Amino acid sequence: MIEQFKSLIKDDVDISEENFDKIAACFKPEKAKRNTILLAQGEVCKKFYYLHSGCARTFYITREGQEKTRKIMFDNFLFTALVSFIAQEPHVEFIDVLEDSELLSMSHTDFVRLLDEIPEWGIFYRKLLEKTFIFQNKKIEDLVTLSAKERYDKLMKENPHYIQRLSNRVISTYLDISQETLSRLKSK
Amino acid sequence: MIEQFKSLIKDDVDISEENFDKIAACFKPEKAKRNTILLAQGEVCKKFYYLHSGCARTFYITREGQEKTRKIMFDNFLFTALVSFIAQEPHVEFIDVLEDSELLSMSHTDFVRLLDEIPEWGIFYRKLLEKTFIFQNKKIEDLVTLSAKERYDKLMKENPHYIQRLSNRVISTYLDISQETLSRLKSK
DNA sequence: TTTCTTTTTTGACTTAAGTCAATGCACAGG
DNA sequence: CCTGTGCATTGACTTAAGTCAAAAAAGAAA
Repeated sequence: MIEQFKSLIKDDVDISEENFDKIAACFKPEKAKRNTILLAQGEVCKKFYYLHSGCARTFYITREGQEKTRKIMFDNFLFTALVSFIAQEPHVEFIDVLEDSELLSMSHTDFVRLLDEIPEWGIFYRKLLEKTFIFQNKKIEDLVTLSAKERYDKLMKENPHYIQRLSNRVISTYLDISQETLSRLKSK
Repeated sequence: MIEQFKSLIKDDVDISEENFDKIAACFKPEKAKRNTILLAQGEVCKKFYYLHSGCARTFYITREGQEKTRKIMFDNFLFTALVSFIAQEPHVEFIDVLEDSELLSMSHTDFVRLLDEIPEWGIFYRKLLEKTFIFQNKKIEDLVTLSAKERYDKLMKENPHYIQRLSNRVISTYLDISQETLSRLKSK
């Protein structure tokens, strides 16, 4: 598990074994069952996660009670509820687990301490933020330029595993399409 | 001009005069007239800008020929066409100037050199990325949860200067509302 | 297995917002 | 001071996608 995590880090930054070990030491293993909530709306997100295997997502619920999924994470991925994590304040976002998952988690305290102590960790985080920005930018572009059908087709083409592994309902909240419309689109 | 820029930096990081001067030395003054294009679609963005006074925006044009404004910048603000700037590859985004403006600009080469040489610059950039993330997150939330009217009202309430300083047309591309619909909303 | 809950599908209807088109307005450049 | 190009408004019509409701199917639990 830690080996896979190491290569994720080393893809982005050049880091000594010693410093990597310091980072790894801050992560504690966690298991979470399908449908568990890791972070509820209004709580402060105090953890930074590495998802080793399984599947999780961040989402929020609108005033009208609709779920909107911001991001879906699969195996070998780093994530947190970033808005709340950055400010250490409550935010609207939930995190829940969609498949039985194995995780590593680091406390916010350790996270900021590592930023001070290990420059490579800061660089790694910076690159992660850059990637996240690019991802979000694409998401906005898609919302604004594509029709519901086009968004679905694009997901189907670029990330078919989303459609294989997730329920229709979760996909519809991710693409910002109603469940009924998605169901109709699929049969076209 | 440089003083105002300095306080923008110092709000986020603790930095020595010496190091600040190294950063400031990389910025070259530039003037740009209203309606100038700083970066055209498909070009690589090689500059990181400080907008001292005036107004600029980043936007792109869809296949159907519609303008979509990603971000509007006013006085005392740092910006670039981030997707292209990060990867140093062409991207769909334009930058144009909406009011006669005074800018400082730094080359991408200097930008990455400063990241290596001055850790505070890295920290500053990281915090900028965090803020950008939060901004984008709000933008997605608004697109997905609010009606056209609600988005307009929110802008009116939270950033009335947008409405005062910008044309109807630019605001409509920013809020992702057609010009006609925006015109109708205003008279309600 | 049977039962219960959660998804998915299908149908009928509504609606927010877009498109197309025409007119009026305003200000930037000669 | 004109005058044209782009900007704003208004009207008539269209449409993509949502809502509500009910039935069918699929998982989960017992």
